[in-house]
Amino acid sequence: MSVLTQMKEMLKEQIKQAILQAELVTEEQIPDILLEVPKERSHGDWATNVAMQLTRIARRNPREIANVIVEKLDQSKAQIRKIEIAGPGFINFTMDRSFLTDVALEVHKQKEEFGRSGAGKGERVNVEFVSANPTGSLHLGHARGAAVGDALCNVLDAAGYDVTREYYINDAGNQMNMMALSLEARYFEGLGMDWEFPEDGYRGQDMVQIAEQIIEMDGKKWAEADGSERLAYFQEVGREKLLKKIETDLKGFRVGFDKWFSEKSLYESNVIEETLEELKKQGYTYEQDGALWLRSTDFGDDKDRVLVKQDGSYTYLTPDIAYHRNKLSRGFDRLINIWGADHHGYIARMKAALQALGHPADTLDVMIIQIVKLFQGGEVVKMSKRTGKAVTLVDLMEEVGVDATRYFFAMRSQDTHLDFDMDLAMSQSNENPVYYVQYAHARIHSVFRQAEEKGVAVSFDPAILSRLTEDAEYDLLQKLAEFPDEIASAAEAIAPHRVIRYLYDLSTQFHSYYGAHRVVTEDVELSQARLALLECTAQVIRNGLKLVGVTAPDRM
RNA sequence: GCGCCUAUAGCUCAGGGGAUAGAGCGUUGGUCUCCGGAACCAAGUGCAUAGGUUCGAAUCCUAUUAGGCGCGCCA
Repeated sequence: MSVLTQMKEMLKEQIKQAILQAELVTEEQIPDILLEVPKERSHGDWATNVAMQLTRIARRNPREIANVIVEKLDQSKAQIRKIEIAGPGFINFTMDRSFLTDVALEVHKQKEEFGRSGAGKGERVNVEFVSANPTGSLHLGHARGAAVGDALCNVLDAAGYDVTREYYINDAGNQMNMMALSLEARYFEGLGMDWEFPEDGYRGQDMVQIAEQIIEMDGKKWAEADGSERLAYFQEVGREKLLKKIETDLKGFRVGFDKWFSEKSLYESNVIEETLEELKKQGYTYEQDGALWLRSTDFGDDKDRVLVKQDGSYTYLTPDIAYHRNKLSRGFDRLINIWGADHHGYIARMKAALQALGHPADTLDVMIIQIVKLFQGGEVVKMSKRTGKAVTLVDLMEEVGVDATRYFFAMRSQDTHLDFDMDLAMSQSNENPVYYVQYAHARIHSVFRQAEEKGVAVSFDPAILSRLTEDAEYDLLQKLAEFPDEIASAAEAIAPHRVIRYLYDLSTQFHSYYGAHRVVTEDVELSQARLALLECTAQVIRNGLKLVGVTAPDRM
């Protein structure tokens, strides 16, 4: 338990004892006591609203209750310097904050581990994200999904969940046939032969390149081959090459997966049949118009859904249910899917299917990634300048850079439409929020270089650390101490963007402190203590940026 | 028509039931004999509308309005 948590727990316990001594309510009636940092400096270090919460149960007005609590509170036990009752009935505590210097020792000891906690209790979570069809390049929406998904996984991992990152490869549907047909057309074009391009074919450059590679490998061989053999081969080659490209691009974006799960593999075993049997056994299916239906309306879906079509083939839903069943059979306590905005209508039926299989509705969380609009020069950018096609992840990485792209995606809540301002993301100036945080880190290292030149070394000796007595120093230490809780709550809320918010706030506090206080001065001990504070700040910035996949340079 | 998401400052967005609603960009003014001015300090303007729950609502609930997306035996 961190020093900050210890202090808070101690104070909470004292408040609880005071409430009991005052005989306001019984022990069971006491709500969870909340201690929060007031926005207003003058309101002290921590405040509790417990008096207001007790009004109804104790049937007295909140200020009166607050008075009684304060009267009974043993102030000596919790390092309280001052207590005030304010506003509608807040109890504000001003603490002796010297204990906060221990935070520096914690950060120094834990280094890159600082921030991690056991909040998730090792719960096994499967996060499925990106999952783009192997039919082309990753576009803007995938890029956002990748950035948010990876950040979420890192946050969950740091918060003590057991995370598996998974990519579902849709390699079994019609789109794969279309991909093969597109490749076939490009192949014949590449050989200089006439071939009609399929109407709904994939027109990306990838197809042309892969066709060229096939020609390089096999020459005209496939032009003479049997049509179905040719298509089967093209499908296989296209799948492999496109997946490889996706994997490489994602790696360049600092996103990796633990498992790549092939939809086709479901067809190769009999898990889809098993799943259908189970749904039938549970009584949630029926036959109508020659098709097999899932009674998803039993679980709140708009309409029932077809599982097996008239022609005997499956809809997209059916193997997907089998896939989710498979995930759960692998022992995950919880599934999180990150889907594009256009799939939100799909959530209800998937949850219905899982419930039909006997799983609670909240086993599955679906995060919807809203659409991204790219802006440049105040105009919406629809096409890549380089290729003339839709803007891809690679375009973003090349033009904007990985750090800025990941920061921009991770800094927004995923369920809002995002305007991505390329000018802002690319500007190497104070306008760019990425640099603000990175600059704080680089600036600290600059101070280290300065200190080294003057022969002043950092020290974590408690006696030296006790020289930190400024309010701004305590504030900074407290902010650092809050980092693990911040990660844990971001994980619980499935809201990775909170980490960025935290880092931004921390950087603001640092820059402000830096402006007001000189670190390296004639006073050697004070300098050593301040260097320690800065080292901890840099460590936390580094740890936090790592969670969102952004580097923390020592110089910029 | 039905469903989901969204509505907060001129613009882009935070806001985890609490006190005087916050950042960035833009605008205006200030801070360098000194550790990096990619910084700091300050000014300025706002919770779509109407009800409800609560001691207390930007936050939870309902209705309305506006915008986005989705409503296939496609994937």
